Amino acid sequence: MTDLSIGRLARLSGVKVPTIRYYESIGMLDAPPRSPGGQRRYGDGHLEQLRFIRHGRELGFGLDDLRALQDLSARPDRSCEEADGIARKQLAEVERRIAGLEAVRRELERMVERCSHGVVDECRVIQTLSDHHLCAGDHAPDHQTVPRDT
Amino acid sequence: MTDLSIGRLARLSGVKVPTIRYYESIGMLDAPPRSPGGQRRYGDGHLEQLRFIRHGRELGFGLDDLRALQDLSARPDRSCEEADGIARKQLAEVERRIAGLEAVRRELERMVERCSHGVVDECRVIQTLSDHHLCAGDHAPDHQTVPRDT
DNA sequence: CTTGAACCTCTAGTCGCTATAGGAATTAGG
DNA sequence: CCTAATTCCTATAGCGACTAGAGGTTCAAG
Repeated sequence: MTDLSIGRLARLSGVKVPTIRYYESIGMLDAPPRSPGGQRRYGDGHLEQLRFIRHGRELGFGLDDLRALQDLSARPDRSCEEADGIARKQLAEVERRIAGLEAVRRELERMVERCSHGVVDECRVIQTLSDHHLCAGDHAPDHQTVPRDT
Repeated sequence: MTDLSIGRLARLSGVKVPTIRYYESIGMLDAPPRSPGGQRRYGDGHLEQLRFIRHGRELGFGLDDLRALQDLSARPDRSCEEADGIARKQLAEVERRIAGLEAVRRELERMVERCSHGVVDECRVIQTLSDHHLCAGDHAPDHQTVPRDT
């Protein structure tokens, strides 16, 4: 019971103070006991829990998946099939996003390379946006949010 | 003046009806004239404008950047330096995100490969999330939203 | 005991949409 | 011409995962 304040927990975990409170509010992080004055007092378990969440977020897992993984890690005798499935799903998703972004990168490179550095009227950047036929291949990315890199 | 309904415009542009209205509401798309009954009637210019936006979104540009690029394309005699800069910034951003995702992919692969398919207690997936030291390298992605691929 | 940093709750905003409710207009078929 | 099906309208709220701000309270160092 190291009795950490929220600020110390934030520093130790790499998760910002408002985010910790947010996690508690949505039931991702166990609510800690409070000091006589009503301030949160965390123990080592909370720190572990928060590092788990943070690491998972860095790997792009959604909070729902992380909740499921948390629940699983609390039942160490169960088969890890489900955990494995969640991780594989995430890997597939990441691969999908990389592929989409690679296509986008190629297209942006083409645009930028061919820019004549003249006037807008002849600018490949603008032209390409206006006319999709100037594009080489397909590109149409995806949709997800992952944490900051502060 | 092809006098398109919003639904036809949606089909032709690949942008959903509510999204078109949303774009109008935030000033991304010019407000069209209305039918006697109050329904939107679009012309070819709107279709072009919408395709420009859609294409830009597919390439990951934010709406603010696209607004700037739209403004530039309306001034064809200006230098395309600014447009070029926006595109380069976007390219850099995309490259940054790919690099982050590659790191994440490697880590997820490691996790999944080493899963013993036994019980949770011995599961690499859960273990790795709990303990960052089991990770190979750095990973800590980014932050952005790109359209769906419906 | 004072001061200033850190804490508290609550609300609202971010981005780019998407969904729903409750109606009004349009269009195709008979 | 009439009806029914479809499309359209506005307005509001919700998504994920936070972030920012206001206005007030508690804690810890000196």
